[in-house]
Amino acid sequence: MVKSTAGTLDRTFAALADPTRRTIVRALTAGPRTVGELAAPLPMSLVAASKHITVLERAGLVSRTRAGRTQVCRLDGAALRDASAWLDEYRQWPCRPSPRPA
Amino acid sequence: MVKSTAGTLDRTFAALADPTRRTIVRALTAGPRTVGELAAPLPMSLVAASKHITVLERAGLVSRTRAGRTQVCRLDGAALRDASAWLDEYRQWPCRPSPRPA
DNA sequence: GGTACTCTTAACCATATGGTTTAGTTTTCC
DNA sequence: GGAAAACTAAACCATATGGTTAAGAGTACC
Repeated sequence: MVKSTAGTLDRTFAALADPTRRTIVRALTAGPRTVGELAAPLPMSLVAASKHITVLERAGLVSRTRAGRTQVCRLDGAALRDASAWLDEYRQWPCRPSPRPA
Repeated sequence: MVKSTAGTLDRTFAALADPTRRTIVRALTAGPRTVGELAAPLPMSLVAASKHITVLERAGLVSRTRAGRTQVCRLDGAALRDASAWLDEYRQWPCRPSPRPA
């Protein structure tokens, strides 16, 4: 089960490694947004924002669907939970901070 | 508090985006290991493995200390917990899977 | 002191990333 | 049908990433 998400974890963590993309993810927790709405507050061109969304989409974090002449983005929590599950194995970790401290 | 870890989150997620580095992190949960021990099972040169460890170190995930002529690596759970905490805000997210499903 | 061991640094290469501007595509509206 | 809106695609550029080999530095051992 962990194995099946190996390549996906690569893309998920890589997607989350950029602050712009984390901002987009956070914005989408408030509900679906168009590409333009997501791009507006970002300090870059619409083209750059669209490419960030593509990265999030390929990581399975976001899905895009047409709505008239706009493109609506929605957050998909599954990949986020996979990444969270991987990290969870380390949350309770440093029960043994260091074998021999000095 | 989240702000202070912004640049750190970049490096943490970027570090975890590589399967080799996740393998190293996992190996270190069993206890401290030398660079050579970590590199041995990896399908790459020692130099490449060392560079991966440097990435983990700059992300604050791993610390390195000399022990004779070897270099011992230890896992540091703090950065992992920061990343986990960020993701945690999204674990309980899709309470609202989609405003209008169709 | 010299040799071998462990690891890092330096130089290099191919590909990916993150941004740009320009051009095209699709849909809406008059 | 023509113009504007909302994007996407293409081409380009600078820098980062992930690997290599070759060389250097620090430590241990005889």
